[in-house]
Amino acid sequence: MDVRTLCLGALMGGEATGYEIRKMFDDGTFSHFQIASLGSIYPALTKLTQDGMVTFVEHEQENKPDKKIYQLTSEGRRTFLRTLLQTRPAEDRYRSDILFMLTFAEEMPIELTEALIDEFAARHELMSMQIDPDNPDKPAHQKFHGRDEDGKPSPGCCFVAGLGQAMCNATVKFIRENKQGLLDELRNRKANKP
Amino acid sequence: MDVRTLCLGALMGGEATGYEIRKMFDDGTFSHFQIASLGSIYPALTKLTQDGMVTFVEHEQENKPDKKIYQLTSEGRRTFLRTLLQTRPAEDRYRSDILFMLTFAEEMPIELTEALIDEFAARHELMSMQIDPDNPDKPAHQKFHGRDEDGKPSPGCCFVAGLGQAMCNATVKFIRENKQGLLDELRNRKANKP
DNA sequence: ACTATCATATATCAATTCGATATAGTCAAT
DNA sequence: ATTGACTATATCGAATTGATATATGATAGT
Repeated sequence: MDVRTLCLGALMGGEATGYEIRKMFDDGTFSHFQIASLGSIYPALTKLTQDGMVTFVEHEQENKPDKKIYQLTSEGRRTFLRTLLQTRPAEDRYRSDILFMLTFAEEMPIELTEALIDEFAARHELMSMQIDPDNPDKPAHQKFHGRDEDGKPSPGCCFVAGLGQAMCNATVKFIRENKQGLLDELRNRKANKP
Repeated sequence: MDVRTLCLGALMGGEATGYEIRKMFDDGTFSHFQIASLGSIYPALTKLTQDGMVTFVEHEQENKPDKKIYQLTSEGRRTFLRTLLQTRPAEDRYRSDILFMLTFAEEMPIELTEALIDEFAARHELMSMQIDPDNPDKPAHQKFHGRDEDGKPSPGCCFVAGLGQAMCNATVKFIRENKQGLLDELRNRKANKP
């Protein structure tokens, strides 16, 4: 899925600026399973405007930079829904430097191994909290998407959020249960083979 | 982590061709947490050769294309280990078209929603089996990496593999427990609001 | 018997995307 | 005072993907 399609999807939840769309992918609704950088979002919005998929209104703000508030056109909405029906989803891709590095735990000082594991766990604990769509502590920009008139998140969003939390929690649990065993084994090997 | 570093890491487990390195990221040891395509691996190996990090021997094969078998130089090995110590790992990035699409479940036919969920579960079940480093059914190219003299996978590899399996299993479990609930709710909503 | 398709193997390249940087103002903190 | 963080848009070089080309053998379907 290209960034243009991701932007259309982001705007399905209502109007937003390019900056706010980035936040949805960085902090917000989509953050645990999609990525899009500013360097791709702004050109995508320009292209979508040219193609009549979105329109924008320019808002001058006092003491702040101007805003361009983007909105789906009916054609943009139709195009996105058609894409949903026709797209064969690409394979999931998960990329983790930490796990790659941990693969070489035997070649590293044990303190580094432990630090990497702790960081991995901490990141997933944080993410698990961030994902919760009903978490009241979250800033507004994390709440853009997929809510109905009552402000409740859509069933699809809840399902995906729950799935993300389950994955994070499983990660944290596995580390809690297996970290010490790994460190002990690494220490043993170092003692026996110097 | 750039593809050059990933290639050095792949060659830590022994000599390999570019094609075999791709398989490690596609099918093999690294497949569930790193990605590298042929279009980036071959140029990376060329660059690494120029920089003295790897060397290769050309093998002519009867009735098959020639092979270039790459091997780490001692400088390549040193460089990789230094990189391990000095690199701040980037944030993990997970990208899933299916989860993005499922976010819009309310806008799709229920059959599509169910098909997407089933595919997601099937992919994760498959991956969970593929990850197992002791699975005897796996083809040779999935066994390249991180084994000691006895052929046992390294502790780091086992830990990372176990973590990957835990994530996959949690995903499958969540779907088993929550899929029907989502479909029921979607059907209810469709019945009430046409 | 014919025809796909897949697997091995390397290589190239256009299109996409990332990541860093530039600009610019507000606000809070040290 | 000045450093860093947040809002906001925009651009661009560098890295990477994904598709394609080339060559051959094996396997499987019709």
